[in-house]
Amino acid sequence: MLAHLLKAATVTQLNPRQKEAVLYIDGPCLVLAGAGSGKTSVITRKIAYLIEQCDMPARHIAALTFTNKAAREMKERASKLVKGSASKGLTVSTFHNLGLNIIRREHKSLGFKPGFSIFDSEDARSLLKELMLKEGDLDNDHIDLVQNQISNWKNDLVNPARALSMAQSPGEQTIAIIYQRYNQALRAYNAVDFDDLILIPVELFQTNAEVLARWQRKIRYLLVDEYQDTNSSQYLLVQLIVGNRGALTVVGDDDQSIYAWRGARPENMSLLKQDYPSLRVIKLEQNYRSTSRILRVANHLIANNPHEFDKALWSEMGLGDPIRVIRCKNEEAEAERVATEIITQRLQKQYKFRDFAVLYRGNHQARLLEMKLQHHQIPYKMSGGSSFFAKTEIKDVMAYLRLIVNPDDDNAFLRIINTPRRQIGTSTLEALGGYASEREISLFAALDELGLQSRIPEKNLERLQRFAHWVKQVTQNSRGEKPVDAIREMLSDIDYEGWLHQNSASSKAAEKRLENVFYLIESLQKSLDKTANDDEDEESRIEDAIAKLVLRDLMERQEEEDLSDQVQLMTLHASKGLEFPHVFMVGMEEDLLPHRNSIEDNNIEEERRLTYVGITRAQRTLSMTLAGKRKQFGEMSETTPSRFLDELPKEDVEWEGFGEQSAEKNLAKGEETLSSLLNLFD
DNA sequence: AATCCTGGAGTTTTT
DNA sequence: CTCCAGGATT
Repeated sequence: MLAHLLKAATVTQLNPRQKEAVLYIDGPCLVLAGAGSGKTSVITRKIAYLIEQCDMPARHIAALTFTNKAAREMKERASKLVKGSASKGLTVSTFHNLGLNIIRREHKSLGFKPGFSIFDSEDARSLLKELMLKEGDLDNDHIDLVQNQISNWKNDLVNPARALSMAQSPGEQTIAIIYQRYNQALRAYNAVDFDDLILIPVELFQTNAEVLARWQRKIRYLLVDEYQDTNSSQYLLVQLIVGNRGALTVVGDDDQSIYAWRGARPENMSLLKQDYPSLRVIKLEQNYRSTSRILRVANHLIANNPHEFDKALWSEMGLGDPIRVIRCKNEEAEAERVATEIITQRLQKQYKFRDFAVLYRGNHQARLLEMKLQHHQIPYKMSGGSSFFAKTEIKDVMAYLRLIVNPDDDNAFLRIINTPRRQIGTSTLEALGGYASEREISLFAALDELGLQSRIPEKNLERLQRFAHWVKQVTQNSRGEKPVDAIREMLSDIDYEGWLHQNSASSKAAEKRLENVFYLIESLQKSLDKTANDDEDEESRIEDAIAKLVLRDLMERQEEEDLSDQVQLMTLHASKGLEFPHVFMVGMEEDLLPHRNSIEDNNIEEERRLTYVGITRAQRTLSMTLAGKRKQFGEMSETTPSRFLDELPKEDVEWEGFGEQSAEKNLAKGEETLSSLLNLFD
């Protein structure tokens, strides 16, 4: 009886398709979840269903997402759905976090010392730079290219040896050799990069059946969110964990795949059908977000892309207003128009500022918008921008933390050896570096060696060794009862506060930076408190907490800003997954959307999906704007309206600024294409 | 170490 | 044009 009631509670408020997706557990399941179709509900309900109706303990269920934010939200929603503490032990994490856990647990057999570092892209870049400079055969400009290539190889499970054997040109050969050196260097530093967090577990599972079996026993049901964004190694990780059990539900939307440029393989969706012939495909087409008009426009646009799975969104939210396409004189008029639209609509219709979002293709487009919004005193919030972890003070403190848990982390060592100043110059460091690489040990380890005496003047050596001694002391303290206190003490030892004051533009700026540091330390404390109860291996708690900091996990953003009433400004990419009552899409022009580079690379389909994502963010109204003339690279030039405007259903669109008569004619006949209209009037 | 100069590019970004 | 990185200059 109780079970029956619970079942009812789990499955109510779901539509038939959603219900089917939740209840189907007899085999692999692909949920094609259109925008706004309640995909998170399906995942969280399914988790609840598995726990409560299928008696599957929460600790045997894992759900994977791409961002920490998504993981946090999903975990919260799932635990609310599940009665009592039954959701305890549930894994909801990012791919990278799961990978980190696997490497941590298996670090011995993988040959890593505990406390291994995670190199972020900047660390990786500076390492590559060093390697390439030593090599001498590649020029500095190629660093990005090399970094990208290595990342692509890692995402495609190509190891250095294979990269070398597959190289088509001397250039590729050189990169493959650098790739090999790079991996060796990471090993020497007891470090992994972001891509390794997926790749290493995959390689481990492929070569060690026993370990794989252990993890398969741990994870008995796997759910994957935003499946269209997985890359090859991520999909392989999923396949390995699932094995032949078919205990897999993936949720995704091929029409919202906008990250192919960073390795996502949307074809993983159709691949799934081949790899799991018994795959059940369930489409969620009812949308709970937008008006029919908006969905009609979105469907019509995306129909221009080839489709493996057909899908058409519909909703019961009413027809709604037509989509407006507004052509302005120039980019300034465009930004001005957006600002005045927001002001008048807010006054006339009692909307809040927060009901509006302005979406654009590239960050630079935000500049003018910001100016105009400021001018009209419209409060706005720009998401994106420089991240917390890019700030120098945070990078500095992180480097200290990393060196404490991993003394072999040369990158961290070099970052802080003279921050604050310790009067250790480049020549000293070069001598140390030379010695360390001869002996194939880390810089920090080299400091213990007597052989240094002949290489480095006594005074400088003394300074280095004083530093080393101090670091060891701090390390020891951090293993004590109160690791975070040890960290605080460390910062006061080096008078980091004084250093910040010395190196900030104003004392106000210094305060702000100090606040950031405190926030970081607080997060560390929180994380340690949280894991204190969990029965994890105790020794590695501080290491784990620091590793998670690098992955930006455990940074619980304060919600205060979200409550305030501000217009939302963001890129189309950043808008994925969000929704707003009233959306403006600006810069609907050829070369901007679709972007020029995408036109050149013949990548129109992804740009169309990006447009689709933008359209489907809108709940009530959608306005698109474009500038007739735009300043680019210094000079004003005529623009061409985006081809995507031609692909909108004419009966759902109101045109403005394309010439009065033509607008009427167009509305009446609904036949002419936009470009033919423009030809008439230009 | 701080500042100036020059040249080249000019999308999207999370972990 | 405008912003960066990197190198050269002070």
